[in-house]
Amino acid sequence: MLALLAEEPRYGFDLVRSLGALDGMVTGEGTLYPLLSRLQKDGRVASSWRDSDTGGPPRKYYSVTAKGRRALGEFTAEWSRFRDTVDHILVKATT
Amino acid sequence: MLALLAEEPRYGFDLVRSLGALDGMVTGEGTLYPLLSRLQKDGRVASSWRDSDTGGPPRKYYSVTAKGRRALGEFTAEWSRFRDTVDHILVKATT
DNA sequence: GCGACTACCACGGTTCACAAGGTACCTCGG
DNA sequence: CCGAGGTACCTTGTGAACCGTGGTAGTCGC
Repeated sequence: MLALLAEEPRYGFDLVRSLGALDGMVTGEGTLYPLLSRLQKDGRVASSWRDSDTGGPPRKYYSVTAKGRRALGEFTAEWSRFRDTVDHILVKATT
Repeated sequence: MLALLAEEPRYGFDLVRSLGALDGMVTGEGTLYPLLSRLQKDGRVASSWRDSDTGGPPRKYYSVTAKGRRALGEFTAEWSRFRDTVDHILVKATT
């Protein structure tokens, strides 16, 4: 989530569609909107309303805060270690 | 879990210690024992009691069933795709 | 007998994913 | 003008899972 928003600010409905196109990712508005709310409550993202440029209701754009960027950095390091551990176990299992 | 047991049959307490030594893995008996129970209930692992060779109470050894091996294969494929997706998003985020 | 270690398991709180349902804005065809 | 359909937000309820805590019981050494 933070990584997607770090590329560029996005609004919720757009994220739902983007994630739906990806593999094995969180899907559904019922998962995503609460997640965004939690991130904002914890100060990792900020939001601002912007009118739609294609008609339709206004959009709530989320962007990553400094704290969010820090959290993303920590997660990236943790993910890297976790990924290697899992890979290692799986390789050994199929040997 | 299945990957660890696929290497060789193990008992619960041993798995707790092994996972504790690994990075970012599930820790604690309160997590592991229910997990093993679920796996057995779903037929992915089988268990058998064996007396300890170093003294102490008997041990419940778990081993992977054919169904478990199939599940492990499916997970490995899914994990591979998931891992690549996450890696890709994280790399783009830091660019 | 008793403390320390090994080994199993159950219980309960909290958190979360997800499906389903709800509100509201806009556009377009008839 | 009005209703259908797309866009976009959010809430609620259910079920599942993690994990801390505590409980039971076996063996060994002193």
